[in-house]
Amino acid sequence: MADKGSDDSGEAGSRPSEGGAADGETPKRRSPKGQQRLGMREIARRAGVAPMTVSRALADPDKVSPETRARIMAVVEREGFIRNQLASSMSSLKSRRRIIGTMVPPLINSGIAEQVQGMSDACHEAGYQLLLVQGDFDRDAEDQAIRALLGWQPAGLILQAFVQAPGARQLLEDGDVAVVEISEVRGRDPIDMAVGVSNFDTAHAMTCHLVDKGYRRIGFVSTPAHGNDRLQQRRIGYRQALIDRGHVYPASLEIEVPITSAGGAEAVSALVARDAALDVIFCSSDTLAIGAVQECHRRGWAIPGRLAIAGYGDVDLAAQLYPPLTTVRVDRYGMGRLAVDQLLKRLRGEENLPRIVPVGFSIVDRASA
Amino acid sequence: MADKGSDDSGEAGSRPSEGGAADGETPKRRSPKGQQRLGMREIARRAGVAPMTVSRALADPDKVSPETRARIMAVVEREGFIRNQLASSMSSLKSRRRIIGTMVPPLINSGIAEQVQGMSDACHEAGYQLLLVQGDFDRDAEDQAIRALLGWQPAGLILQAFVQAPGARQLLEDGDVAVVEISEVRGRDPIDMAVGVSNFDTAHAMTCHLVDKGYRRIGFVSTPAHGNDRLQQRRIGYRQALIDRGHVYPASLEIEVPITSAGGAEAVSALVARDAALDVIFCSSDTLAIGAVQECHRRGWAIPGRLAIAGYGDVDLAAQLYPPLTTVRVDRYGMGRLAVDQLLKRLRGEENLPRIVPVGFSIVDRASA
DNA sequence: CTGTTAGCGCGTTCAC
DNA sequence: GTGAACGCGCTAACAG
Repeated sequence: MADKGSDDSGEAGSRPSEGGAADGETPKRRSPKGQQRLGMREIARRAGVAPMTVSRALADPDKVSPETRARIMAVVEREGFIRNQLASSMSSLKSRRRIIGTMVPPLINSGIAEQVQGMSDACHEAGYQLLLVQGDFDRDAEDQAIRALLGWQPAGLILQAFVQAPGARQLLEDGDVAVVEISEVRGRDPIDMAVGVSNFDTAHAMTCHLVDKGYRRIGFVSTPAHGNDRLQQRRIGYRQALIDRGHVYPASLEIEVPITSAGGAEAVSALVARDAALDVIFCSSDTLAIGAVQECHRRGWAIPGRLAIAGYGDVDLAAQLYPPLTTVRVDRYGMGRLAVDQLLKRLRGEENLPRIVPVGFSIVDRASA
Repeated sequence: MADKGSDDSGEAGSRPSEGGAADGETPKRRSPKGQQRLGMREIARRAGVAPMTVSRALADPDKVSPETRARIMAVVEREGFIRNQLASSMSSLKSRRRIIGTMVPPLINSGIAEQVQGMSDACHEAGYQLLLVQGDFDRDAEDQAIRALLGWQPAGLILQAFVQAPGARQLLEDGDVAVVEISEVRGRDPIDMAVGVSNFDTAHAMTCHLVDKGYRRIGFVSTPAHGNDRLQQRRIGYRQALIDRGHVYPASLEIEVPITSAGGAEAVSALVARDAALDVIFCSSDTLAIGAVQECHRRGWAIPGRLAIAGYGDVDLAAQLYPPLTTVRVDRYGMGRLAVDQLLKRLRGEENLPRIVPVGFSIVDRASA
């Protein structure tokens, strides 16, 4: 490797006594120059025009004569000019906001990650930037996060789950930002617009599917549903399906476990202890289901012979698992994109937008159940 | 001249009816008209002070007298004032930037998601917001993404992988934003600072570990390494370990497959076809390893009896898999946090920051190999 | 402790 | 087709 140890000797004269900085192996230090990038004014000066003309050449090229434009663009390229979005957004507050704020649960949920990816892609295609706040929110933190987002004057907000904090809700209802909530779409009133599946419907459909395949004792595992619409709806959907199919609803076959694959394993142990005749376990997430499958392997149980397992989410691994996982597929990536699309429609001023945009789903029937 | 003196309100001292109510409870029923949020000027007027005083009360409460502060805060609360961060950042360009931009590969990689979570948490604890650009970048897209980020005048940038696009690199070297690259830390020269593991070391360690456990024919699977430092380093580490341990380096036992668990399954088939005596397969990601394990189940092969599998990453599932996965553990969440910490140190002007901050790793020895 | 002045860098508006 | 003035909302720097 070329170690051009002499590369600073060129201007050796100006080097005081920095040498002893104990680095020894880092030949190059970062110069503290911090050269400020040029502003539009300076670009204009170098192109021999007024700043306004530069602005136009960038925003609306047709309104500038070809020669002027060429001259300007040449300087822009040469100097690597990047327009200051802060100033840009400031000067015309309504029309040039270019930020979409979003608040999401922990990304470790692969579904959330896909969704964020969808939002991100759609945002960038439309020239917006995504300001991300991510965390496990209680009402206060949620409120604070929304305020933090609003401070950046976003064109819109995409919120995962309906806003709980009353203060924040009020703020959003009064304010002039577009809001899309991505969540359970059943039985709630969105602040502005909502995109999502009916978790009730998905769980109902899967449970019916299992009943129709001949399973009789159907367990249901979820992570803690308290304060979580989506999980609650899934549970209700499960219960309703049992009732609709003429099964007695066995409360003892429901269980809550931590949100890890270890939780899925735990659920298997707990549920079979409660009911040795258990047929199948419907897990409210693939992570749980995968954990449950591993537990069956550990016990040497055939799947679905001894115990069948169904999941929710259709993560990448679901299809590759042994045995392949029967699960509920929701297009999370598409949901993310759709949320952004709705937001953009509102920003464009389109009328008669639906307040609720349902997203489809499907039951993926594989070997595990 | 300021018009406030002649105006109606506050200083009249005798606040007719609402003042008398000892209840500080202002039942915040705002008029149902969707109103624009108020600016600082308006808050100041209602509190009977100058805008600057409001600014100070918010930014540096000690510099305002307790009574004034109380009066201001009351109005701020009542009106739900949120400071315009755009304007704030504009007015003092060096000191009040509050955005950290980041560019990351697809979040579907659970490692990346964890890392982003670490960055996000650390950012918010320090009062910064995370501006996220996410995608599968070629050089041009990368360049464009970085420019987009820079337009928001971020205090710093955290970039996943070293910047390839020469234009962007130049921009960052000249500019005054702090930059942390999260990546392979071996043999590269960071723009400013770098945080990461030596992928060479990790792969070398795992390969040695396998050799030391008695495996003789060691396959290596990775996703396409072209243009990907980290994967290349892992491969070289694998090769070097074999040489260091006195094994002949068998090029035929290396393979590249797509970045899915299906790829892992494919690798098993391909490699055993090449060498029926294959002992173990070292997969450059857990996703691949998990796919490989499933393929073994499908074939009814004992793990590690017939074929052992090792992974890289220690995803949540790795420990729960059947059999539990031997893998390389890197603390991605911590890496994300660390990257932000380094950035903040630079922003605080700390001296003698190391240009390269290595992150530790460990070999997690479980049952699969 | 508090207020006043002057701009941050750009875009809108209107004049040329 | 181009330019000059003004203002977006906030804060550094200096009065008082």
